[in-house]
Amino acid sequence: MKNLFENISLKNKEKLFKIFRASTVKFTKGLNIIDYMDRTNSIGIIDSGSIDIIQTDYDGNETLIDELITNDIFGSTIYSIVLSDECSIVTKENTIVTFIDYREIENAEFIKSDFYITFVQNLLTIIFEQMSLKNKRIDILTKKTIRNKLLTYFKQLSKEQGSKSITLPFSLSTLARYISVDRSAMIRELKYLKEEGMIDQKTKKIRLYY
Amino acid sequence: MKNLFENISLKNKEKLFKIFRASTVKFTKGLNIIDYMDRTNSIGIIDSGSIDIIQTDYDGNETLIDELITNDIFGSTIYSIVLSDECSIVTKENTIVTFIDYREIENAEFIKSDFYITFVQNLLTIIFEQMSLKNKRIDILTKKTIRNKLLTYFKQLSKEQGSKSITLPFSLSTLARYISVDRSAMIRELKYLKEEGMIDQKTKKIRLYY
DNA sequence: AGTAAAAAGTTGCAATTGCAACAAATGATA
DNA sequence: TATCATTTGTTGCAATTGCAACTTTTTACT
Repeated sequence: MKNLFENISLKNKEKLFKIFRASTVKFTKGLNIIDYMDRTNSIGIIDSGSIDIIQTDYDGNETLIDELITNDIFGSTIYSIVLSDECSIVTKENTIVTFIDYREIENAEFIKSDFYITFVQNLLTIIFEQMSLKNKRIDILTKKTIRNKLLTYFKQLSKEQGSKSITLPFSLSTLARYISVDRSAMIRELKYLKEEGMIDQKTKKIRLYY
Repeated sequence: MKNLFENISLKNKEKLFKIFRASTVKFTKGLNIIDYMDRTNSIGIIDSGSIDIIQTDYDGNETLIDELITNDIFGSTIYSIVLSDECSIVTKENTIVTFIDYREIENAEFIKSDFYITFVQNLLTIIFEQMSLKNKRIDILTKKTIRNKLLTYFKQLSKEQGSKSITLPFSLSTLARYISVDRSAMIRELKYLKEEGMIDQKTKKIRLYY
């Protein structure tokens, strides 16, 4: 995963910070950082730590919209409508975030300097990666049964990890939230898949037989 | 919706076409254009027309992964795993697509010319918009009932159109595919919502009472 | 205007799922 | 190592959903 300031010297990084009115903020665990953000024009880059984007609807149901980790970016430009009042951005551990003012990306003054161009290209690369992640998740979410959601996810992981023996990058509970199904129903479905000999599974270790 | 070549003269557009080894291709309706693409390094921009990205899994089920219209961009960089063998990219009408070679984005030769910078900024803007669209769809897909999926979608539209009276941008059949539920079950749920006085609906015209 | 194709709408029924309420196992921490 | 918290796993049951097989309505085209 590329870093936003890859191939940029510390000196030029500082210049970019000035251009984009950037600030780096440390948050403790369990904070809703939405109040710290300029809702309209800033994007945040996670330097370290992790964040949940959670939506709470009228009947109090909480939906995990996104889980972000180091180098992920977020912000109203990207989440637009989603990042509305009912939304909270909660740190899952101590987390460091850099905020930049997106409007300055069209700032004319530094536009031809090497470090600026490198920066924009880094940003582009990161966004492409993010897009790819979103598409993979949509690929899963559009499947109509828990079984097909799981199989689709396992196939993705298998391709990424280059093996039929895969390791989940997070807990089963988190997986259930990621594919947006009831956790107990998901574990039941895993049981069926095991019984049918489609997979072997013990907590995070899964072997595919199909 | 911003155009990829916004604020770029025809002359410079031609230069960009050379840099990115771009080609503009006209497709007739109902074609699977995946064979026309360099799968690894090109991205396509729809100049006019529309496209479905459809995945067919082992049991022959077709899933609508994405529906693209004018100015949308697509490509393996963005869809990665999704754009695999089981995937087809089908034109829904006569469609014109411009393909560019993504690798050339790091081409050093023209990197400091104004039109190149404008181009990269335009690309960035378009990708941000696409990201926003993806996030909105994920927001819907993560809801667990058809009812909540519909209400979430209506809320998004209402915000966009700035009114409680909204017009669907596509048919109910397409909506069902977009929110990835069975069409008849969706129409049944619409009926319930009408009976409970939550909405008025007649084909594409919907009024929200909540 | 006539016809073919697409979209909208209906309904019964079986399968899938979410929910609730547990128990057991694992992990973290003082 | 005792204790608390988190995660995993189980099951019954009601609610939701998908599927199939229709009819009716709307739209597109010659």
